[in-house]
Amino acid sequence: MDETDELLSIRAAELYYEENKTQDEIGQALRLTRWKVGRLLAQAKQQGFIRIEILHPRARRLPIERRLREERGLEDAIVVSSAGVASPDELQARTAQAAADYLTALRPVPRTLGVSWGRTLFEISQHLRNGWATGVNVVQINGGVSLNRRAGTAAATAVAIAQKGGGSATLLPSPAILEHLATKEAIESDRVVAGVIELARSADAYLFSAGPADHTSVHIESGYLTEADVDLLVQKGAVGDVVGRYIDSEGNIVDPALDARTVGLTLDDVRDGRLRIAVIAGRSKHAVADAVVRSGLCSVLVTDEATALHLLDG
Amino acid sequence: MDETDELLSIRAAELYYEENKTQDEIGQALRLTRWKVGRLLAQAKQQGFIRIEILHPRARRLPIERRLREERGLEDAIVVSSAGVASPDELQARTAQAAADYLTALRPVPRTLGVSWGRTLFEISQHLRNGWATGVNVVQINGGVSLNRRAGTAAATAVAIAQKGGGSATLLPSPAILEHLATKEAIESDRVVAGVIELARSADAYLFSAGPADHTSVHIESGYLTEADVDLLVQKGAVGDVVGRYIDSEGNIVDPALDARTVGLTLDDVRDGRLRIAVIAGRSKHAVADAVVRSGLCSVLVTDEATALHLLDG
DNA sequence: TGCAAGTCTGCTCATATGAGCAGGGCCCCC
DNA sequence: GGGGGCCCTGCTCATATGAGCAGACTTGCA
Repeated sequence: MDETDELLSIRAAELYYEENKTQDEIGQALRLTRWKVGRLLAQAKQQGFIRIEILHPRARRLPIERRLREERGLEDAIVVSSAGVASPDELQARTAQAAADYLTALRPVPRTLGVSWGRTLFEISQHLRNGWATGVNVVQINGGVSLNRRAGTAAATAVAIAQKGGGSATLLPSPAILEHLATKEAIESDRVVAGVIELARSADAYLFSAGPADHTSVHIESGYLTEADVDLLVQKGAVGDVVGRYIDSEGNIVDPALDARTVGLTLDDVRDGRLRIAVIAGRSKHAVADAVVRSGLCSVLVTDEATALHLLDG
Repeated sequence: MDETDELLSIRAAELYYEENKTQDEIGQALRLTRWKVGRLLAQAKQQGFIRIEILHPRARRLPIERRLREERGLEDAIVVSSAGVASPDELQARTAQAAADYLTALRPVPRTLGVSWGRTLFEISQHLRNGWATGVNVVQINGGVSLNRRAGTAAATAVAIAQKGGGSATLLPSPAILEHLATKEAIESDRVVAGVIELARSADAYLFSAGPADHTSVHIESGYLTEADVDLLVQKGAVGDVVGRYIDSEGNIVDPALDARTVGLTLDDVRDGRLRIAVIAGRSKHAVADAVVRSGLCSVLVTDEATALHLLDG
């Protein structure tokens, strides 16, 4: 396209998109045939001079979703738009909303839904509407009895999802990580705990998030790990955690000893699930999101635009 | 619009604008008639959920131009888009380019064009193409012999505009501001200088910018004023200068004594011009731009989007 | 200079879209 | 409970737009 045409295509675009003129009128104004105007507009679009954004908290980016499905082999992808987002919290809220929408629209409705816990899951539970499903039973897939004042959000999350979905919640009555391997083995051999884990293994779908490997981790907040523990994991290559288990950029367990003391489904258990919905958003989670997708931990990803583009760049 | 419709209109917009589906196809996907889809899309637009931007250095904002004409009584307005602008310099370049485009397209072509000088005018002269006009004579409308190393840009600007326009330049051989009133009067009574000013008064069009009243002023850079002088002017209400004369937010001369020592057309001379093109862009010039437009100093304004919106808000 | 290939132009025709209208349902007020 | 008015729906019809085609024009090369 020569420079004259480029300039004309911009003039035409102004009249077309900002002034709502018809191509015919534009033709008269610029002394061109209406066909030429149509071609100029097509060129302007094709060269990327025209940007159309949908500004709405619920807006999604379908072309990016398609690329994620096609290029990263996901069964499904939900990408919320970052257009007009002012803060990371808003992005998180949008993503949680999208996850709630996805669950609500899910067919067939899962009879049993395995869930993890954390800030993201809690927010999803808040965004779900009463009656989002009729009769969904929820089961926790990783340990979540918190050690401090925050106690209860893990349980509250599962219970809220279940109640709003007209079902009941089965909690996993265990800490996330135990200090000694023996304690962990003892807990897992407990009849109730073993039963919950068995139920979790048979869930129709899993819904989980991932946490970044940094000092903002819920594991630090909940008292399971210290900042130094996390620093050490990062040194060993950790990019974040999924269902309480720290992974490197390839999705492999970073610290097998720590992992052995972690209660709940193993990563292989998760990978065996048929429908595995990961909800991961925000700058700090780009690396984990990548690891989760790369290693096939999820079959469906709900995320934000920037994270999605990060996955596609790599 | 109820919430369901709002959400549907977003889904429809995604399919329409991002996936290029027809309204009919969208209707099938969302189980709506195609007329409903059309109405949802119209609502989405009308509610401002759809933003269409033209991303190009030469893109203009025609609706804002119209508002400036209608609400601020300008004969014409050129507003360059700030979409995708990375730095103030880029904005300045875009505006200068737009001014050059405007001059080039101007009909009837002015026989004599009166110009001021400064960074903006210099940049306009650089963006003009050889042969932008055939036979335009240029005359300086305010004093511009610089006192320091920067000497010559004032003259170079006028000469470049004239040469590229196939005409010649008449320079005003005088400093911008003189130390003593007597000297100024002596200079203005000089035959040559008086003749140039007379010629300037009779110009078909004026092209000028405005400077902010701060320490970045060209008057400081050129040595006509000290930083303290400018601070004092600001204290007296100055928002900036036009053809070397400092004005307040109403467009009135701030310091009559200083003004009397300033060589060139007076503000009233400028206001008597038929075609008065002001080129003013950038955050720091919002206040002067407002004063210039308010007080009728210009009949045509070339500016950037943010400045234009500032004028319309006030 | 002459020819071939590629590009651009203005058209015809099919399709997509928007304006405007009539019928039907809903709500509000009596 | 009845009537009037409002809004929403699905339609017809006019218009705007995009696909595709044939001829003209330019360009490169012999």
